[in-house]
Amino acid sequence: MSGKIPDMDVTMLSALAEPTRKKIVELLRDGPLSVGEIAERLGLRQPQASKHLKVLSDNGILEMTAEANRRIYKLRSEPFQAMNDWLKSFRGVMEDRFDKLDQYLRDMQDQDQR
Amino acid sequence: MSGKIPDMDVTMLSALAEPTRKKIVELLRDGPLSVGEIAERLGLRQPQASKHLKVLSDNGILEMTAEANRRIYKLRSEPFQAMNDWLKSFRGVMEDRFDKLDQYLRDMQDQDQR
DNA sequence: TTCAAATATACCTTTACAGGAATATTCCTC
DNA sequence: GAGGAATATTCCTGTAAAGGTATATTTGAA
Repeated sequence: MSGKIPDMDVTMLSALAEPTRKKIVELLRDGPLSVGEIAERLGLRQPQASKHLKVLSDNGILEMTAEANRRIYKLRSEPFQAMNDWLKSFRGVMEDRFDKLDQYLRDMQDQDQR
Repeated sequence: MSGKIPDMDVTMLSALAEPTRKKIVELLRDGPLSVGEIAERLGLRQPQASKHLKVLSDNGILEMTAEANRRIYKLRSEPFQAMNDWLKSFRGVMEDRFDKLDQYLRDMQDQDQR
């Protein structure tokens, strides 16, 4: 029932790795929405919307507020911060600064010669 | 056969949303490796390693270089840049809980990245 | 206290995919 | 060109998960 503590684990990625759920997240980027609004804007049947929202909530990506008989969903910040931190560890890759391939091949060649 | 053009689509996420593949990516963060080395370091059987590497390659996350009868895999930069760009669109969400100092420092850091 | 709206849940069916094991392919060395 | 090492591929099986449909639950209002 309660959302997981968000660190950059695979459950967060798998939650986002579903087309509809990614759309939901992108939709909520602009602000909180109710289940019905989400379903309508994305052309979903209500049960599927609820199911996807449950998955996202269970993985700590969304949080829910009850408003009368409506449930308002909004994004939590932590998972995105965690994802951002994780991505930072790939900064070297992103910047293409090292071409480690040459070095690697060199090492292999050295080993072969022993 | 050839890798897909990397934009932040769900296929990239689903490729990373598998525990072993995420480990492979994190392993290759430090430099290119051959199939055998990847399998050994992660305790995988060779066929499973090859299969995961194929998925990652098909989604444009890795690229391969043939060296004799070895295949060297390394990370491509584009998918991570795309993921980073996508994440930036959630900056409003991420910064929600930060005071202005943190926001300021973050902006400075982003400038450094150019 | 009954009705309708909004949402969640349960059950079923189908499909995608991961692992296991065997086999095919490629390339070097002798 | 035969053998072995490194890697890819194929086939099989089990399982997780997504959609469809029906139904349960909660809430406000008449």
